[in-house]
Amino acid sequence: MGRAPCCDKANVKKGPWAPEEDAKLKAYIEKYGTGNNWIALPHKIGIKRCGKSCRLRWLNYLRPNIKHGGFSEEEDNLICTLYISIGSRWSVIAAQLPGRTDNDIKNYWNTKLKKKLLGRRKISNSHHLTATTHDPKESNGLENLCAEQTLSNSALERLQLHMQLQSLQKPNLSLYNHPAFWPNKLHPMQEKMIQSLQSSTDRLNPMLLMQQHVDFYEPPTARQDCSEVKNSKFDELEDACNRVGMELQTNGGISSLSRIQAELDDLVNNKVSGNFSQQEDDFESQFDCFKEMDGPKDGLVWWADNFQSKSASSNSRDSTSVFQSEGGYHGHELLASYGLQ
DNA sequence: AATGTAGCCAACCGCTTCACC
DNA sequence: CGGTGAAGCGGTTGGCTACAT
Repeated sequence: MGRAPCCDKANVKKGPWAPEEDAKLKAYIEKYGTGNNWIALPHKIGIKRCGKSCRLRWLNYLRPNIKHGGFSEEEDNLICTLYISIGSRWSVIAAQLPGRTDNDIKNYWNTKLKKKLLGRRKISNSHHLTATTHDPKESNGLENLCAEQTLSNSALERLQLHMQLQSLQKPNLSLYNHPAFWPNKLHPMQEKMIQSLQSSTDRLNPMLLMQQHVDFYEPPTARQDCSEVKNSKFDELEDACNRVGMELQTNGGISSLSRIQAELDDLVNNKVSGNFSQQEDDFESQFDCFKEMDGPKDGLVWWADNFQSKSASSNSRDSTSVFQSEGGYHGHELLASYGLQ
């Protein structure tokens, strides 16, 4: 037997709210508050709406100091940074952006920001890893194999974003930016971009870096066998990402970002390339280390610096032989570059 | 002008978490 | 301590609009 509905579905109105309904709800809550009982609220007010619907309308639209649209560069950066760190925990992200609702941020991410950062092809590829293969046999085989893949789109996107950022921080080491995979002739803006990487100002702006990268660089395609995907490692990585989310919720606020970014960076650089259990054991002590590194430095600044310094000590993952340049960026490259293949 | 397509966003659905009894 | 119901949350849908064909 299923759970009882929260309201009488036959007697509640659905769809867009009328101005009169908005006015009634707003006036009542401003005068009496919600009374901590959304279910009873519509009856008290005299509107035929579900309590959940009232709550949503209030939180996303009627509540004072709500901002709609017009996201600033700073907000873009923060959303991007938090998404890479904790994934689609929109309520947590919204808590860092005064006046923004989780629904608004979610819509903004799904309709604009994600495309802005990843580009259309990459997004479709991240959802359908085999989309650009032209061989039907190969395509079917890969689709079947990839269907078994357990990494969530969210986690894959986060890895992809992280890698883009990372590759821009250390172009000499990253597969993604390895000259062997570049087009014969660089776009003038690519050259400019590379120059800008030397600039500390640009290095502090992940949004700008990723934007430039997405706009002017067409990465190569990998054609590899998905059967080599090591699902367990993905699961562990995803779990770790989730732990980061918990950490943010527990300690709260932007001040935690530096440690969070450090952990993610650590995951990508070390954990995925082997030694998972060893790294797992050291998890807590590493966190202590990052705590000490916190200080007057702004979180994002520290993150950028940390990327730079870590890049110097990380090993190059040269997988040139497994790539074939056909255009289009695939999850396979992520796997390879993270040492999963 | 008619039709199709894509983008956007408000709202809904259903699962999970939390608080109370 | 387990059951129950409300709140919270994230994914998804539906409808409107703008633009392309």
